[in-house]
Amino acid sequence: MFPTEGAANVDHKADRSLKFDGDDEYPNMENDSDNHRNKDCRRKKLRLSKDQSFFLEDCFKLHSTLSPAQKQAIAGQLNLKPRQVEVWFQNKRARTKLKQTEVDCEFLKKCCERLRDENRRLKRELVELRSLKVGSSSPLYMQLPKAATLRMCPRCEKIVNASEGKNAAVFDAADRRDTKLHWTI
DNA sequence: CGCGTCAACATGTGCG
DNA sequence: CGCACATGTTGACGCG
Repeated sequence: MFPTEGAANVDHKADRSLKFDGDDEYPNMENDSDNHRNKDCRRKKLRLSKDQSFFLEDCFKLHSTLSPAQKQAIAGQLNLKPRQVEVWFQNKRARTKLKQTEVDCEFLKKCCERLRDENRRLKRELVELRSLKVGSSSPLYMQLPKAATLRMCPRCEKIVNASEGKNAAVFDAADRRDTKLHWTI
């Protein structure tokens, strides 16, 4: 059910770096909410031991959310309150999501940069072609079509002409199916 | 449960 | 070296 049971069954009190000031209520912090509302006795912070942290990380890799039974089991294993385990998982989910958002943001910035470069290159190309048109009375010259509207899927980096009926429709459908991972630029 | 926030604690940095 | 201060990390809480 959980990673190597027993691995976290260590004397985490010995490893704890928190200065307890002789507070017997740690690590369980009974009445903590009362304490932290009382300005004379502000909440103190538990530091999980390395073993506790590793164990929780391993559990998180297996399940990012917990059933009540799982929560209870982990809490028992680590000598923590179920509420502490629950809070740890809530924070972990939020911070993992935040990191992923940052990664996605960086990726989109790079995509944007590439598209900007490509746009600049195409504009230069267009200017060159137009200058050829002006300087030429050649009968071989053909009217240039209007620039296509291109869209790119950032994951597979496939570029599709959005104005082309069939491909565009397929791409849009894929977009709608998998909006979490397939972005539309 | 996700999110925003607080607050304790850790770590880095600059200064005398 | 050690102190003050800034910044980062993370456990905890309250609200919607």
